[in-house]
Amino acid sequence: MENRTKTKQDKFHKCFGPVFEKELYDEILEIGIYNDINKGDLLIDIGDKLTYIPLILQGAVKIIREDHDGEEILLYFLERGDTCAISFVSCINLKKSIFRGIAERHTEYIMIPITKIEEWMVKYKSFRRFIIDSYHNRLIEMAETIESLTFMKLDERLVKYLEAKVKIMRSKNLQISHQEIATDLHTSRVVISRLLKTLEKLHKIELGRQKIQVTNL
DNA sequence: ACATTAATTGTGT
DNA sequence: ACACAATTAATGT
Repeated sequence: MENRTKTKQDKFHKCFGPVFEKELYDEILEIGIYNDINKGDLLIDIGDKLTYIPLILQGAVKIIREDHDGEEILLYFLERGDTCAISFVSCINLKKSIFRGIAERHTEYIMIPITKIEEWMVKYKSFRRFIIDSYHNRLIEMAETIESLTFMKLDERLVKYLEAKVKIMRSKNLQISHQEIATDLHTSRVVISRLLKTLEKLHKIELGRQKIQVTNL
């Protein structure tokens, strides 16, 4: 128990220590609720009522938008030190979530109840900064996603996806099926299989069942 | 250890 | 896009 609290503080310090001023830092540690979820678990679903905002300490979350047919599109990933910026707005005006967030791997985070959000916005400059910066980052990432969707060919998008995945997983050894990639990139599994095969022939990756080794990307 | 089944991947049309 | 073959993992007997 002692140990668990320690690591939680350590991780929080590592990710957010320089970001928040002292009093806010202490207040978050006191009020925020620590939680963790496993790979594939849902952090937030479309239509969910937002009751808290997550500060991510460890791991990664995939943010997805779903259209009317239930087709999914990958928007961006959240990493440690990030937060779901969109959730701020939804929190403040009490709207429901328009995105879905799924854990890409084991993920730890601190939940801040919405009741504190507005209070801290007024009280702490570093908190306002944090939210604006984070919002800005999400906007940039989304713009990049739109750019890729519009201008890049699928093979380029796949390479970009693999690069992002390597970065987020902090490993060149990815455990993922072709189908999952296809769903993320909004295309069919067969196409992904073929493109991956060509990448393998170019010695950029090595393929195995449920795994992809990125060697020379 | 073996057989059966399901899931994943590879390829041709 | 569809169909099917080949391979591998999972499960039961």
